[in-house]
Amino acid sequence: MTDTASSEQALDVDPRVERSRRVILSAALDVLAEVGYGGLTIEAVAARAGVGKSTVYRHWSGKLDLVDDAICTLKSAIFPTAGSVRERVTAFLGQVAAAMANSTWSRCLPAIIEAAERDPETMNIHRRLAGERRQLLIDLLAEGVATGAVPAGTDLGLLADCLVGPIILRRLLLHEPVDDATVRQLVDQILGPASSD
Amino acid sequence: MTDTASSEQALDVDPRVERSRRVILSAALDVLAEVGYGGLTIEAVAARAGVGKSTVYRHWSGKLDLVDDAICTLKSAIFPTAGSVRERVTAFLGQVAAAMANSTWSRCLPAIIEAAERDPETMNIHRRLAGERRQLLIDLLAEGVATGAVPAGTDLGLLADCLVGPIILRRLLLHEPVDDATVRQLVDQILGPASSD
DNA sequence: TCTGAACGAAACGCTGGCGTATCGCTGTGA
DNA sequence: TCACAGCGATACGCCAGCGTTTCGTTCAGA
Repeated sequence: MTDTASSEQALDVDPRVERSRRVILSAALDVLAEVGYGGLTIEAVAARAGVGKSTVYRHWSGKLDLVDDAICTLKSAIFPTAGSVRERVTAFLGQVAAAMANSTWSRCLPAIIEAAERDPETMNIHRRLAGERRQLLIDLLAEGVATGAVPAGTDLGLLADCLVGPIILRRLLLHEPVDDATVRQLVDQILGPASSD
Repeated sequence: MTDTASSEQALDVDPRVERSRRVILSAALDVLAEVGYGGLTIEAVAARAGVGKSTVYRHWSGKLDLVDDAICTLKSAIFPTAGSVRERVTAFLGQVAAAMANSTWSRCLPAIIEAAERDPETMNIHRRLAGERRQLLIDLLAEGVATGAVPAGTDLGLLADCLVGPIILRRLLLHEPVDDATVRQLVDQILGPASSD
């Protein structure tokens, strides 16, 4: 723990500071998921974290600063798998769909979108995080071009959006989940029917 | 909650009432677009509408009631066009993309998503409105099945989501617009390359 | 014409969150 | 061992928005 933590924040060595930051950021995500960005208050975050609100103000200047930091702690929970490119794309989308159904990220997503709409800095953070996840899929699809699973000359960014977009749409607009069968159907639709190798 | 059957109220009421409702609902959408759901206050809506806040409370029970009603006034701005099914699908998506770039609906969308996430009634309203727009495209695609432009046996709901999803994703997650060239590229990707019939 | 409903403005008490300051306690690191 | 930084708690004045009420004016419609 000490070794791994020192690599991330060598300056904040006082474990009390590290602990405060950790529980407050976690509480901030909880509150964000529950009441949204507009409903989030410093007092609620402090109460949820079990700290005094002076401790929150000791580390962040205010709500926007805290939320921006909290959003950055939302790491991608997508793990690489084995198999053909097609199998890995399917697994990737399955993980996205599962995360949409139940994850801190999904619960915070409406609040993040709202916050990003109101503040340019938050938008940049969100755009960067979304772009990083997207790039994982694009890289995978590029590998598919090499193996012939994806036609050469395809716009891989657009292709990635065609794969992920429907899942996002169903989560945010239609408010319905995407199950594994639908994911497979989706891959068939976008990448063409499965070959029989 | 006030007048359930008043979505298209043509019945004669006091013109002062009709006028108040109209300017207040319009102001509510403006405020919603500007500060989001959490930031919307009755006082701001009243001030924007140029009415006393007692007039707002005279017609709605509170913020949630008002916002629900305001959302319902957001009608689809998609107009039917002529041409082949493929041309009409392209035109449809072009209108969706244009609306995403600049429309009251797009500006309110993050706030609506946020509100729908917090209140079941709002979610139902949003789901219904989104479903109605989606059905327009599904009907168009069904026509495409009849003419052979869309393969029989395709899940038209999923196909529609594959067409619209990328536009939504780019608006809400990547924060970048979709131009006409990309729309055409998208149609090529989903419906296959253009035939020459 | 005349009655009453709808209106705008303003004031009401109230609540809750703001950001700051102070205090005594505790754990850290030299 | 010990000085001190970080801590929780609490209280502060402040203000925005809440939802209600009152009141004088305006305008619709019988």
